[in-house]
Amino acid sequence: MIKEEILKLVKNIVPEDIHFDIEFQEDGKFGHYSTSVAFALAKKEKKLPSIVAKEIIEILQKNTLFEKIEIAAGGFINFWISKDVLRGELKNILEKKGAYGQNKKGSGKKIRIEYVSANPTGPIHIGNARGGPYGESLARVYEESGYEVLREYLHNDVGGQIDKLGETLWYWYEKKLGKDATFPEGGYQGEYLEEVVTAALKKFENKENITVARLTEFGLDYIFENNMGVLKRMGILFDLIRKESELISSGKTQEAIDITKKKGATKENEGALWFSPKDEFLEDREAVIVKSNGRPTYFASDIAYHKEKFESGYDFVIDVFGSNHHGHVPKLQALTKLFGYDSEKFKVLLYQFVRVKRGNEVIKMSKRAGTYVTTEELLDEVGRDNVVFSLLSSAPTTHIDFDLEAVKQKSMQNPVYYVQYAYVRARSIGEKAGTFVLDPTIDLSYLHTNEDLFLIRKLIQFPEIIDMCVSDFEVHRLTRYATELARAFHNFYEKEHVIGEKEEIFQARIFLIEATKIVFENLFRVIGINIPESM
RNA sequence: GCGCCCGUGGUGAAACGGAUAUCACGACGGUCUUCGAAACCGUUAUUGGGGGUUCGAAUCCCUCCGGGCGCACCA
Repeated sequence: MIKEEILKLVKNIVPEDIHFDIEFQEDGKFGHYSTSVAFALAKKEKKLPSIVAKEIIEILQKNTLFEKIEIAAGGFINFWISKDVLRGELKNILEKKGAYGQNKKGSGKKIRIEYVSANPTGPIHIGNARGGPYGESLARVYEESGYEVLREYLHNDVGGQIDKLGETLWYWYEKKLGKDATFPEGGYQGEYLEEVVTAALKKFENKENITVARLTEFGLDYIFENNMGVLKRMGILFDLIRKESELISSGKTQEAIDITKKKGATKENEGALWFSPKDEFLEDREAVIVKSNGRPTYFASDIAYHKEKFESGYDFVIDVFGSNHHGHVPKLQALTKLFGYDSEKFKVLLYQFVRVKRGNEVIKMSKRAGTYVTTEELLDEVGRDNVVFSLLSSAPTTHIDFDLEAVKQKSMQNPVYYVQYAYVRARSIGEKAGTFVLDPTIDLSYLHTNEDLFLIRKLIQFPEIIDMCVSDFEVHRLTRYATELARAFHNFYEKEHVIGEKEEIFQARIFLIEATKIVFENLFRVIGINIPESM
């Protein structure tokens, strides 16, 4: 990674407490990379930034990594990388192939990431679907960095919501048998649960002998399997499904309650047991863990679950939740204290719910009211790549308004096609070129035009992007980068030729084409979209 | 009422406190007798208002306005 090399070189010069970064420059006029380190250092040393920059440059100038270093705008340091270094990196891509972009920073470390964890009372809707591609690409990015990743999902299969699910299913069941039935208060609206009952009736032989419990169990499994199927369509597979019912039946929930109590983090009030830790995470916000009727709440199981996460020997624990859970976050953070886990190593990442519109009308995403747009519907309508790429295109804190009609209409203009088309174009050149041998000792100095060199610069940025995602979880950078890389390639394609050029240029360019294909393939894999052969 | 998040071209978004705010869509005007025109090249903004901190603010602080989401013996 060139960026990292520059960073190291500069770090050797400036004091440790100076914080700075090396920035990739899209537009070459401020160099290939730049830094504003001189401003920070100048402040500390009470000198002029331009003087400080000059001192830094004098030390770096001899380094063969650079072709040129300049001071600009009173203190920015702009680096131009030697062309041979850039070309050398290109060879690196061909050498590493599928492993290009990976690094070993997380080698030997383990991380567990929980995401989606949708309630099993209905299909996954677009509102919470965002957590899928987000959590998944985060997992992939960590894998690229050498971490061992556990993808986990909490199946909330007990509690009041499940009772309501059962009641609603029972209503449909009785109705289908021709009995008089009234829709349960607070039951789940919509036709979906009727479909579940239809499926249940197909399965059960003795239709008269069905109990609420059996129906509920069937419904839970049915909905869960369907949801897993939808996630799988988006390329998401979990390593661990933790069922809340198992946490309870194994005694882990009770054990967690006992320990919490013993540690003095509870209090009793009106017959219920409350979580009430005394630390900076929680001022006056408390939560019930055992109801006055003796039943543990969801939070009791969540304590057990997080205890398990914290004590499992993992180096990092990440939860990806919808922002509607943000009130829950301080309580979870308090658990790190309780179980002696480094709070720096536990991160709750929140994403804003996707709001859906039909024209000007906002569709409220409610399972209870049955008013939601399912992820499956969207996948059917516009396809996986489109859905994944779109959901991953904006920062998780952005409030996305999804206009369903517009999305359907615009699906063919989604940037994902722009990106995939670039890859297909590269591929097609490779195919047209027929058989050729890639010689690793090839002379790449024939790659010298602006388009050649910019494409190389963009390609070798890939490992840097991966590295950045790991450090700040901003995986939407990946789709952004994909669009930029595609543009670099399309520009190259318009202005330069491969086939028909004289042999030396052809050899060098076909090398560049192969490198482009490799980076796109690796990138698509990390984003979680298809690697198309043609379009 | 209290807390969390957001406000950037006509639209949807991007931008570790950095330089002339970046893309896509839409609109208008150009580019195919050579590797796929699903592409390329032009034109289209004083980052919701007002203060402050800083050499430098879309970004940090205060305040106002507008929007989303939480504040249960639900999960």
